[in-house]
Amino acid sequence: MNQEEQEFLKNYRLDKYPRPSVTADAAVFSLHHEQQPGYRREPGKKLCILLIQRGNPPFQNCWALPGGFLQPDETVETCAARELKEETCADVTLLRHIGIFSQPERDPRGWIISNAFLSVLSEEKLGNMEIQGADDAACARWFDIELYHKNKTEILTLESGDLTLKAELKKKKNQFAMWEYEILENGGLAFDHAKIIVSALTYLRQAAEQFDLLFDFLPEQFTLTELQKVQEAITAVPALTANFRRKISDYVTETEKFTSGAGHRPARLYQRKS
Amino acid sequence: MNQEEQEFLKNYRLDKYPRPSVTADAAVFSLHHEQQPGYRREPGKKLCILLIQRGNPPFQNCWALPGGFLQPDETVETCAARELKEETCADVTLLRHIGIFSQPERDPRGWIISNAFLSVLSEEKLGNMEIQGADDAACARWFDIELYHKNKTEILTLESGDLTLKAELKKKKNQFAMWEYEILENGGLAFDHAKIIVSALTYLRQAAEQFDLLFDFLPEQFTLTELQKVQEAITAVPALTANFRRKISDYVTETEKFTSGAGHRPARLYQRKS
DNA sequence: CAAATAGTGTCTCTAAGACAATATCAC
DNA sequence: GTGATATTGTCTTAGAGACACTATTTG
Repeated sequence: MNQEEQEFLKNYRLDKYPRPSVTADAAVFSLHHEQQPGYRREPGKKLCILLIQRGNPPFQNCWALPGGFLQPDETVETCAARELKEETCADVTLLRHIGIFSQPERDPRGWIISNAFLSVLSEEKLGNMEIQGADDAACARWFDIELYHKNKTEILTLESGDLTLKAELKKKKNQFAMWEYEILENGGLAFDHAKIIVSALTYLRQAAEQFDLLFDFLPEQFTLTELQKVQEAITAVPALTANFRRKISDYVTETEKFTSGAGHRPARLYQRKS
Repeated sequence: MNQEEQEFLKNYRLDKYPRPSVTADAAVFSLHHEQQPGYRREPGKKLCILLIQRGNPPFQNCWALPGGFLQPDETVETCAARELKEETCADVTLLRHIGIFSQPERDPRGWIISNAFLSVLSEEKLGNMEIQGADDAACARWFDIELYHKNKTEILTLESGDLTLKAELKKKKNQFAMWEYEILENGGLAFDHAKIIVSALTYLRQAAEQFDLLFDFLPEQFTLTELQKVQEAITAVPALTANFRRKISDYVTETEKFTSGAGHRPARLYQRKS
């Protein structure tokens, strides 16, 4: 870089123009067991998502995705990971960028644009983790999540104990031929987070159909049946065992270990193939 | 919203914390003809991308993607469209968000994060359009684009007349299991735009394989051969005519019109199926 | 007719879907 | 043996790939 350029940069004022605040928000998914009737029935798995209850306005007491403001020394990815660490004590090892939400009026506090991320916590990590309320968060909870469409409307249902949130959205193309959601009913969710959650779940479903992101829900070693249940919990579409096993075989390697003591035939444990 | 919330919002100061500048940069692709020897040979199609030459530091005289700073009344999408309109006079009707590039040191002017978009201009529009240099841009040109890998390195070649830019990158996973590029040699491109261009082309190729984004390169009515040539120009993989036609048939509808006067059998014109 | 592009028919092979059958444990 | 889950075999069908063949124009 020459003298002239250095001079130029020294006099360059970025704060001459208005700048937005930038956040990273994460849709963190995991699975939880569901007790089944019958003494040696396998417990079912349900997909769930982590939400925090806002302690401050705007949207006080509404439920929102964990997230926070971007700091000068980090990327949006490290920001998402840091905020999750602060709010849930979980070390995130997987992030996917879902989209950017930048409608000028999306946040009543002012000009704030949000980077949406998808993340996954294994059941293992979920067990060890302590969910805490911190910063803006009064408390944090896992919600069972369901999504289906009915009369051209997407219905998102979130359940945690006796609490149920139900949001309705419409999917449409914007002027640039990009798919977008419009919120018809936010169902107790803060900001435009209903959009982000639906976008993230749609992304996750598509990934899971292609056997991507499945392994991140499980410990390092797992049975093929567990893997199949993960896919079924995410996509809400049952698969035929024989076919699932044929297709997954390219992505896994056998170990010499087996499950035991479950009251039925032991299952071989597998690992993810590099 | 109650009294208390209104009070809270009135006292809320977003400018208490540092904020980044945000830009939208667009990789605009199109096709151009390539003259063939032989008196009634069809001209070949080549994929090309629009770059501008920077008129100011930093990276003065280097080539960059068109783009600019986000303004308070717009989304990142409308920002990308506005900047393209200003710099190329083209009305963009298609955008896809490719990713966000937020490494703190990516721009020597300071903390600037970039939203990368992909866009497509049809040959038609390309013909009508006037490319102008404006703002930071000394001039704008279309570059033929090629990308291939060799020894685990991605080689990006951009050619416009006698000018050739050649960048080298390495693809790897970051700590969050996201694919990322590292620039080994930027080949005369500004900032981290080599990364953005490769990301955009990779996205475009994947879309084109699935018959997505092909139609946007062509006028409303087209022949199936033209459509096939578009796909081949993008993916750099030749297809067998009979198979291509079988697969594309779900996405197009026949018209009653035909080409004529080309020195060979006329071809039926098709339209995109809604 | 020659040269060029347009368009169709069909054989093969692979992969997906459906479903049946067998295996192995704890009690 | 019973009840549960684990695992494999195989028939059928749909689709991708390869390639040969026919059709129609202008000069």
